[in-house]
Amino acid sequence: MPERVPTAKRSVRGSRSGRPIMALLDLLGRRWTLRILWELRETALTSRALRTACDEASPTILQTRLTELREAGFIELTENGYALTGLGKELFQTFAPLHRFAERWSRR
Amino acid sequence: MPERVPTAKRSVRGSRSGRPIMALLDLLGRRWTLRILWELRETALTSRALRTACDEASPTILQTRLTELREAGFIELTENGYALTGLGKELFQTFAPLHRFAERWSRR
DNA sequence: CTAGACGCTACAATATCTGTAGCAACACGC
DNA sequence: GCGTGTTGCTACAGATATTGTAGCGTCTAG
Repeated sequence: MPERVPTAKRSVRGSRSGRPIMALLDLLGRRWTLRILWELRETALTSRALRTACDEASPTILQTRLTELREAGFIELTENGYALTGLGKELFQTFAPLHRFAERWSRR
Repeated sequence: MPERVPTAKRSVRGSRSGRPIMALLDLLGRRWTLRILWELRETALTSRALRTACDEASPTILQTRLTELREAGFIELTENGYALTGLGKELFQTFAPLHRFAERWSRR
């Protein structure tokens, strides 16, 4: 597992600045991360359901992302499957407007 | 160049749904994409300056991302270098609150 | 014409991701 | 007990994406 999990405090792959925003952009910029947060936006999903929701993404990478997101404190494993934490919900809300933007984008 | 550029209308790598939000999440979830938009948030940058701003990211991938972002209509090449288009500015604003969130995240 | 910066590309080495298969643990009805 | 199904998660080889270094052709300024 050569990939480092970004933390708000530690410096990060592709950024020696250690600024929290860079750590966050790095984490969110990894494949499937945004998608996972998106799919969990309103309901908890089991790892298998999440896999289905994400167009059958490979379980290997999904698992990697889930671990990263857990360590970042954005999701947690509950009895109903994976769910956004309070922090995760906050994060989602900061880019929820993306949905409306995407619709406008598609009409340009 | 085996990588497909997501479009709002066409289906996308990792998503056969063709929903605009998926195309957008796919594009934004590629390495350096978020970072590039972030670095261009307030000022245009030449490709070399952008490279420096992005911790010396490889010119190959930077160029690939710049092309994708141009085709998506989020940035353009002006006489001052690369700059966000109107659409790009809109996009940036939808996740600008991320900055404040990252600060809070770092204090948890 | 030299020197520098520009946008951009080639290419091999490396890191990351995919796809398929399968594990151990637990719950269910029987 | 036994089989059947689900859970979260892992192994591993092959495909893809990214890195790092070098350098192209063009333009502008000295």
